[in-house]
Order: sequence, then structure tokens, then C-alpha cells
Amino acid sequence: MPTEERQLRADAARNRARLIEAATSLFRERGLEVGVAEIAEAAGVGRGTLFRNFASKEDLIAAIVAELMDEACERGRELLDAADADGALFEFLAEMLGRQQHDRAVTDAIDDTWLAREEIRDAHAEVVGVLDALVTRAQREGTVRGDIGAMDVLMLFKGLCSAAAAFAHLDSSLIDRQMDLLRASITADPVATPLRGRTPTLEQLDAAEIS
Amino acid sequence: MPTEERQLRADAARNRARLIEAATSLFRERGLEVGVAEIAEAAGVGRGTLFRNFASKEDLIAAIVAELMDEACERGRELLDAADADGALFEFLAEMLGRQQHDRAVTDAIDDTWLAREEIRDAHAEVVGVLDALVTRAQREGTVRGDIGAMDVLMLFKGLCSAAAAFAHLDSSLIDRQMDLLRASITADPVATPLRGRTPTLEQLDAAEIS
DNA sequence: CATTAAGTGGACCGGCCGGTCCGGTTGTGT
DNA sequence: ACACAACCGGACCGGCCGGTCCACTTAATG
Repeated sequence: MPTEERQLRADAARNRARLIEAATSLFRERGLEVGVAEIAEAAGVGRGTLFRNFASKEDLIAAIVAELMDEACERGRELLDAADADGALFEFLAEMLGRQQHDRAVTDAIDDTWLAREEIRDAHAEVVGVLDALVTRAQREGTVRGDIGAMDVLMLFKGLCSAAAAFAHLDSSLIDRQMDLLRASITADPVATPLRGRTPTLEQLDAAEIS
Repeated sequence: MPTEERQLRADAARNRARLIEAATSLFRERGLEVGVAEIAEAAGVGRGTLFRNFASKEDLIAAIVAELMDEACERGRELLDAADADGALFEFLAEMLGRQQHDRAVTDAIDDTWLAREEIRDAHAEVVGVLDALVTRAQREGTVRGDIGAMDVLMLFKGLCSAAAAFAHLDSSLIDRQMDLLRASITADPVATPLRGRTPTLEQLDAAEIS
């Protein structure tokens, strides 16, 4: 139903596109807490126009975050074709991290509250799926330890992004070190540093998230 | 000057104590975003009384967070006398993590915005100091890699707490795994997984935070 | 008990934010 | 050119939150 409900008028379509563009760039730069007033202003339209296209701010966020997550999936799938398996996984994480430093939208959305939204949960599941493929491949062909899963890596990543945001004033070399430490943790010897519990499957995640 | 500016009246002292108690427990349970109205109500006083004791909500938060950070330091110093060095460091981190899962106040405060406040910055510096002592001792006598510093560990920890908060719906075994992964990263072989850059000193941190 | 200054708390203020509404505008089919 | 529906946008609403104010209460003192 996003295709065309009833053929928008030319100006309406243009305004909708501007809105999406403005919201995307503002959410990226400053996170999901930017106000609707600012988004409408940046798009050069009134607030009423925003709410005619998206019934609530939440809907707007869901639409844009899902789109951004899809982009990430795209890139992840490209990297699945890369030569070395380790490289693909870490390249993916490094790229995402690099983006998140100037793009807080997706990181903000990886969170209990937003994962309750269906669109975001679906897009998120897709991301986990791609990440799982990257992790599995790296485990088979690379040096990544066998006892972790996509969800473990995603949590590490989410933590790294949050920490990076909290210490934004520090220069980026700290972030580089954190990324290296993340790498160290998921390439460590599983015998020397055993993990408690087991990594959850996607189904378990969905079940938990719905509850 | 917190001792006694002018000898409080009995009821005033009692109300102040109630406010601190209520604010501490609410901040712990639900983070720093709880409203002043709720705090005053929980303390059984009016909002005016709250603002007479603390000029702003920010002042209230600063006072309470500094106190909580001091408590953490206390515990850290106790553990410095513990038998094994590794154990002390990880016991400290595990305890803090366990607390943070039901005590969001300190985690919320480890953040650019709040570290700008002098009291919090001072208390935070103290925490980093204790953590540095624990790390250094573990490096000398334990298996912790030599190329990390207190700040690296603190960032890992902050990340872990943020991720835990974001995925609060999942059962705690995921958090245990993350803690184990943290341990893996800081006990990994520095040659096999080298780190870029260098860990910052406390002085560099202060300089960066003031700017 | 009387006096008084310290203390109290709830009404009130202003600003912010998500969301609604409607008088005016503009694209579009005839 | 006309008419009409689709569309626009800013004025407006209600709720929330940090913070102020002042008429009233109460602890301390002699």
C-alpha cells in the first residue's frame, strides 16, 4: 500500500518526498528526538502536511527507520559475496559504526520501545538475519568463535554505539579501540573465555519482543 | 558547605532527608528522567520544598548521582584488598552491572551532558581512579591485557549497560553472555588482537570534558 | 502563651511538543 | 475558463514539565 493509494497530486507527492528527505537527514544527524516542527520546517511545509502523510510522529519514524535498516541489509548482502569471511563481518560492523557516529537514527531505534512497532521489528529481523549470515560465514571460514550468534554481536554493537554517543566529545580513536575490543571478544578462544547461556534464535527474539 | 549553613529546623531537615531518599530510589528504578512532581509526591512534600532544597532538578541529580558514585568507589576500594587481582576487577564490574540493571541512575549520568557538571565530573574521576587501580592490579597480577586502561573498560561497561537497558525485555542470560564477552575482550592476547591508538589518561579526559 | 522567622505546598506560569482543524489555495479534469 | 476536490499550512488545543510565588502553617525561643 505504499505504492499508490489513489494517485497523489503532483505537489502532494513532491511534499511527501521532501518530508521523507528532511526527516531522514534530521533523524540521522540528531536522533529520533527531533521535533515534528523542525522536520516540517526543514521540508518547507506546514505541520499539517506532515501529519497528513504520516498519522503520527511514530509512524514517520517507523517508515524512515525501516528504510534505513533495509539499506543496511543491502550493504550486508553485498558483503556476503566478499572474498574473506572475517573481513566481510568486520567491514560490515565498521561501516555501520562509522555511519552511526553521524547517524543516530538506527541506533536509537534498536530498543525495546521501537522494536514493538511491527515495521521496525520486521526490518530489524531482516538485519539480524543478514548479520547471522555474516557471522555464520565468518565462523566457518574465519577466526570468529563458534559459540556466539548474531544477537550477541548486535548487542555488542548497540552497546558500542551507545557508548560512542555518550562520549561524543572524545576523539574517535577511543571508538576505534572499542571496535578492536569488540573484535577481540568475538575472536577469542571459547575455551579460555567460556560464555554462559546460549545465543537466542530469531524466533525466541520475536516471541520475547511481542510479549 | 553541605554540613550546615545555618542549622535547619527539625521539619526542614526531615523533609530534605525524605526528598533525597525518594529521589535516590526513583532515579535508581527509572533513570534520571523521572519528573520533579513525582519525586516530591513520593517524598510527601510539595514541589516548592524540593526547589528550596535543590535550586534545580539538575542540582538534585548532581547531588544524588555523586553520592551513588561515591558508594561505588567505596566498594571498589574494598575489592582492592581482595585476594586475586582478576577476581577483584571482574567482581567489581559484575556487581556494578547487577546494580545497573535495577539502578539506571549512574549509567544515565555517565554521559557528555552530565559529566559537564562539576560534582559529577569529580565523582566520575574518582570512579575512574578506582577502576584504574583495579585494572592496573589485574594487569600486574592477573590475565588482563596490558594495553588497555580504565577508560577503555569504562566505555565497555557503559556500552554494556546501555545495551542491557535497550533489551530489557530479554532474559538476563543475554547480559551474562555480554559480561563474559567483555571479559574475553580485556583478557585477549594483545598481539593477536592489537588495539589502535592509546588509552587516554585522566588529565586528557578532564581537558576534553571541559571543552 | 505570644512572637516571629523559617518553612511549607499547591496554584500558577511559560515553554515545548505532538496532534487537530479549517479558511484559503492550487492542481486538475472538463 | 471554470469548478471542484484535493491539498496546504499555520493558528490553535491539551498535556507535560521545570520552575516561581505567596498566603498560610509551624517550630523555636523566652
